[in-house]
Amino acid sequence: MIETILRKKIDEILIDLYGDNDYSIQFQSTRKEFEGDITLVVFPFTRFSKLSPEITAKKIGELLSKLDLINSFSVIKGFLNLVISNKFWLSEFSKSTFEDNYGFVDIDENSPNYLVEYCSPNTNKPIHLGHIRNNLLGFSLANILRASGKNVKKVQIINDRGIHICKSMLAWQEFGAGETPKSSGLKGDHLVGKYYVMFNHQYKKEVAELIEQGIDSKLAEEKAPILLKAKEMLLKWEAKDMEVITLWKKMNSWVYDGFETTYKRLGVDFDKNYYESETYLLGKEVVKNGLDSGVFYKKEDGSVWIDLSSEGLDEKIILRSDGTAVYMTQDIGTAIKRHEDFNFSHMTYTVGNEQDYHFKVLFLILEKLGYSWAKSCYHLSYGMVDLPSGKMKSREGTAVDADDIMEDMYQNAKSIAEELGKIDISLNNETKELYETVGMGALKYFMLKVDPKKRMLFDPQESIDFNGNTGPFIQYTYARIQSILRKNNGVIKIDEDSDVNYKERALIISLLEFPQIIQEAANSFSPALIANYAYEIVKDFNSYYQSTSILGADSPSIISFRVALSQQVAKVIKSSMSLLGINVPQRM
RNA sequence: GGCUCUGUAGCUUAACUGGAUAGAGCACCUGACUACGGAUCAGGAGGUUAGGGGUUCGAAUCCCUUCAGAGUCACCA
Repeated sequence: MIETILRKKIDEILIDLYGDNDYSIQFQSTRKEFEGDITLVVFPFTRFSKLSPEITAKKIGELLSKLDLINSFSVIKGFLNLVISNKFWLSEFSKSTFEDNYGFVDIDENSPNYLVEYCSPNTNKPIHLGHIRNNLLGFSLANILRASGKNVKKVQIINDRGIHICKSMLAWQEFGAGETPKSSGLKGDHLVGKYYVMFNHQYKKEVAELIEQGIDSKLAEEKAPILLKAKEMLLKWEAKDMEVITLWKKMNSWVYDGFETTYKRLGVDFDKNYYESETYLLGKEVVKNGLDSGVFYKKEDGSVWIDLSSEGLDEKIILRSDGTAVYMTQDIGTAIKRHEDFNFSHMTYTVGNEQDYHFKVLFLILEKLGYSWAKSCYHLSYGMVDLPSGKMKSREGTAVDADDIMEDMYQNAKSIAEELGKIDISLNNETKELYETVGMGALKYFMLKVDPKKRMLFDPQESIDFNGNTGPFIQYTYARIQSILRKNNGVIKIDEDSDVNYKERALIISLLEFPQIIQEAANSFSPALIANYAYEIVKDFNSYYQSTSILGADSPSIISFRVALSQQVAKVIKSSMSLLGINVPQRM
């Protein structure tokens, strides 16, 4: 690539001029308002040259311009703007972008193993809006890591046990009258979620009644009959009571069926599922070892703790006084199990930022226990998804359901297309698929273009808007290029001496950046970089398209070049979108 | 209260990790269609990067401080 070539050359020049030093050579793409393709930042060298930035830059520029690939240079303050020859760009363009899987690094058995955890739902309620962000981030990150040359496995941990699961089970038992997904026509996870909400209504009612009888509110919250029953059920579950286990299995299977449907529509999948019911005991043994080695300590009541105050954190419980596992115990066990299973060199947890503290502690504990790979665990933390209507609470059943959101997006895509009279008659029965592609594209792009760290606002009304920095805008550009390619009947080939205008140069340069963008996105665990890259190149292409006739160009060789350029732009759009888990339509 | 994260145009956001005059989109205003697909393009207006101080050739970015919002500090997960 151009940067590596230049870097080497500039290093030689600097050593020649100012002696052997470790120079920090930094490039940036030249700003639009100046002439040039790539810019060298000269300020860092002035402490060696003892000259003004301008003079230093000029000196380096003069030496560099002896190279064939440099056409000319200009100096503005401490910035050395270099104009690269057309020939170089064209040859790079025709050489690399036509490769299969352009920008993607091949994987073999020596590629490092990366594990990505995402989603990790509870089995007492459906997947909601927050999970959508989680799923999209995790799935997309896995794609990006794979494209950057890592051997990636996708996993989730399913929280299938605990008091919250018993709550929906109990409510179903009490009020369900044998209702099933089949008999009710409800999706399994929705059915179970309904009873979870029902439990909380009943619980609140009972608490209110107790308070009315003159019982202290705190006590009432503890003594509500239905809660006591749920606790009893949990004990039975842990004692492997047949009846409870059977019910548990039955209701979980409903939920899994429901999840499967949702995952499918979202377009995500997993290589391996871990179940909390299977892993929650795993950490206990580790705790024993940790006690022996003095990492943990035991309190008088028998509970086990770790003291992290020297790290600026608190004391944290590892095991309850009754010997049962807590969240942390289970996560320690799961992490170790995963390392045994996959021998990963890196593991990413895609989990909301309300658990920042938990993961800080988890990684620290693993490190203290002597697991060297703890250092390569990473918490991909993301902010909450807000709605214009306010906060969602799943206990009260006000959570925005993932299935509903997806259906809304489909309907939005449909109504917009109909409104615009955009229904292509040739599509016929493919229109449904198209609405799905566009609706899901809008949703996914909207969620992934934002920096994960940031809390975001998802406005379903606003997402109807298909203008601007959106998925459909990108999809439209892709479809339009496909139309050109269908109409073109000439051969696609590139003459390296042909003339290119500045918009074409810009597109070629952007295309050549693609492999590097993938690496950057992988290194910073950020799908947003891919999204923004795709948008930039689409914007540039639309501007080019508007100003330049492609199929109507003067000569066959120019047509050929322009079609080739369009084709490669389309290819990179498609690749970028696929990294985000978004499909692109041939027509729309 | 301790710790962590966030704060950029009315709104949604970007900034190559310390680089040039802080880029875009929506909304608003002005233009461009007998079209290689107008779900487009060209342009205008809109900013004390929450406030203040510091570090240096140079700060949205690093440090200190104040303010605002969120999260967390559970024998819940």
